[in-house]
Amino acid sequence: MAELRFELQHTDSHSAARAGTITTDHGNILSPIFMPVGTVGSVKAVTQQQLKNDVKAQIILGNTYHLFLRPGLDVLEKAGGLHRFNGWDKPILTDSGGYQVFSLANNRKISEEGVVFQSHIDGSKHLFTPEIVMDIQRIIGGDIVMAFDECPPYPCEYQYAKKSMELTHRWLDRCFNRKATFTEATPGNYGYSQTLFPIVQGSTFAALRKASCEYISSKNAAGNAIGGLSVGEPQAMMYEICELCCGLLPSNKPRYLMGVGTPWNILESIALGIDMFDCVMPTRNGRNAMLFTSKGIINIDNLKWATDFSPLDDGIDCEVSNYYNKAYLRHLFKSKEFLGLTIASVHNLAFYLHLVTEARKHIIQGDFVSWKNEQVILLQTRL
RNA sequence: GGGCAGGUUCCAGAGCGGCCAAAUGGAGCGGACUGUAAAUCCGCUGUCUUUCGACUUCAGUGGUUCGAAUCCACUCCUGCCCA
Repeated sequence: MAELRFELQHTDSHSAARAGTITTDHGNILSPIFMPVGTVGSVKAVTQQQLKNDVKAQIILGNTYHLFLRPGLDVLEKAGGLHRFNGWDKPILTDSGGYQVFSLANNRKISEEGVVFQSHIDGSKHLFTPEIVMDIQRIIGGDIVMAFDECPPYPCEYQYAKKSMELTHRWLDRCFNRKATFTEATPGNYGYSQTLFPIVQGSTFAALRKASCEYISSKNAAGNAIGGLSVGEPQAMMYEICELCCGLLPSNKPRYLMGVGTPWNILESIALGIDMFDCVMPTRNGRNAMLFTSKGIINIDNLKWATDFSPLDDGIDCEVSNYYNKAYLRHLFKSKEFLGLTIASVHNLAFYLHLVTEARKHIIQGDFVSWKNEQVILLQTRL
């Protein structure tokens, strides 16, 4: 049982990109890394075997809010934690429910103490405080657990963003305090280490982001996250804030940009110094017929693919992407066959993992920036 | 041969004198989706036009009427029933 560690293998001399290794009790993660989102303990439409063998995922996400509602803490604790419950024996990161403060804005009420959510499942009300969220994540058993924060919307008034950030900071103290009370005897101790990542907020205001980075850095956590981005702001603004934060957060700790993003967002953010990403895009958009490929974007629903029998993507090392052809996948989507959802999700995730693996390779090779610039254009091409 | 029920825009199916280019569903086409209330959501789907709008449609033909998908006559089809 050892606290999460981060070791830098290489830092790019032409950008802030770096290649590293994150070590957890459930194995190592090579960075930069993309983490598939498995909100309810399941990466939608994808089996754990596919995640391991085809996607080559190194770490996946779970969500505190969703897992708390279902299956509930009693089941998770009896199972011995989420790893034992869903059979994923590699690292897991759990989000705190902070994003649900944003996405379920119509069904929650924020106060100093915490957030009362009205369940989207049955309407029942549940109080989430920083302490309760830490307790829940303790029982879920993620290797990395996130601080409970408020993810404010965009656009956001300066005064609101400031108050929100300050609240997130106070909540952060409470998260750390609560975690410090955990001992091997408390429920949810499964014999491995859990690491708390704090989250930078401050909306799109440089002064607030700076203050938040300084506060978050002072916690000296084993890893740090940037939240509150990719909530509707222009891409340029996201990159700007991301660059600012990367410059202020410790360089010897992994930096996690929460909820991002498109393939090109990821490459640009790697160049700014981000090490970890997660996003629902490859799975959700995959289920909605959008394929990210090494040659550009495909809407597999489009008529133009009806008789295109070429592989989904022969530019990546994934059997699913190489094996199935476009016309067949289009047919599956048109026929609303479940298999289509799986193939698209597996492919997109495999592509995302391929992308960050390539990025890592080019960082180490020393030609990351030129490769990245080329890819950013290519990957946005609509095929 | 007789009786009854029908023929509506890609399909199914509303409409039964003006508010009808015609409900609704499906299919088709296009788009959106960034720490997942999403196998979801939003457009378009007669022709022309950027908009306003104009024009041509509800089996066919001919009527009635200021006005017809809607009423009348005949014709042609379809289904069911009786001989």
